[in-house]
Amino acid sequence: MYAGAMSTKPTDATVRAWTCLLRAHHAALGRVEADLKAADLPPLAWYDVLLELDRTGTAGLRPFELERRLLLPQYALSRLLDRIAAAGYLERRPCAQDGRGHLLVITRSGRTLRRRMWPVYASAIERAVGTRLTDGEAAHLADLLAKLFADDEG
Amino acid sequence: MYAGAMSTKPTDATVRAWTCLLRAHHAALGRVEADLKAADLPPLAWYDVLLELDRTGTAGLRPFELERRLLLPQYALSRLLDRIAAAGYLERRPCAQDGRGHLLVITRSGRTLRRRMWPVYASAIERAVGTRLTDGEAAHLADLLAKLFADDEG
DNA sequence: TAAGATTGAATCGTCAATCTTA
DNA sequence: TAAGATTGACGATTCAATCTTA
Repeated sequence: MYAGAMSTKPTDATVRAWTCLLRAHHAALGRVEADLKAADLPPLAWYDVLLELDRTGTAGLRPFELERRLLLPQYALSRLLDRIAAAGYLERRPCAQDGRGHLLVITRSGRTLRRRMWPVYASAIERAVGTRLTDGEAAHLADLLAKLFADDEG
Repeated sequence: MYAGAMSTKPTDATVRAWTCLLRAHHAALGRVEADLKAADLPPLAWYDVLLELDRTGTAGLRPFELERRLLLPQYALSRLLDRIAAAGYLERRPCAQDGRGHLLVITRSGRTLRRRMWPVYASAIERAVGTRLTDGEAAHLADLLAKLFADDEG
């Protein structure tokens, strides 16, 4: 007997919450990515990387630290960093404390890009979420959604 | 002045709902796909296709009808159908009414696969959502999420 | 001319294997 | 031996172009 067989069947409300989660995510993410693309900006994942590196500043960040913050597997992050670095928005520097790793540092043009992305991203979030919910509903939604990832440390 | 600039900035509650939506989707979908893979079953998208075809039965379904139900672009669906057909779970038949199109019909082994997937999928949904929310919370969550895709007909 | 559907080329994601240093 | 990180090979997704019939 394997673990999956031990749980009971989901209720109708549970299944409805699941399907609505898929559809809401599809709709909201689709709108946000479309707004970024319409403004000739790179996808969301680039913003997430640049934001973390911008916060860290010149000290730089190790890939494994970024990996934990962004919930990406190591190889996916490695390929994403390749593309962002090739576009000139970050640099990989050798790490003095640990010869295995590198330090990722945002470039000047990376900081510029991030600042250029934020207003487009912000108004996309507003269009996809803010205009559809009251503030109270948004807060309540966030609390309910948080229960679905509460035990994923981070 | 482009359209995006006309909306106001999102509130903190809106941004929190957005980030929780991304994280909850990542966590829940990851668990469900992992459970399917652990049981040596194909990904969720195959289930969605087989379910629609199983419901339609021997009459078959046109790709463009499936496309609307599954929220997939035409080319993505075409490639997905290639893979499912290559695995023997559906057949493409010429369409008498419209020579441009085909009718998709589920095979016997496709029906068997769908029935085999459901209990694994169901207990995965229960694990990812049902065990984390009361029934009332799940119903409320579904209602709030539905507001995010309310105007996407379908 | 437009709708239904597919395809070539390029991009992106994933798995397993690898490399280097701790 | 294990951790940090990358890479080759392969599979999946995307875009634009194409093909066929309405």
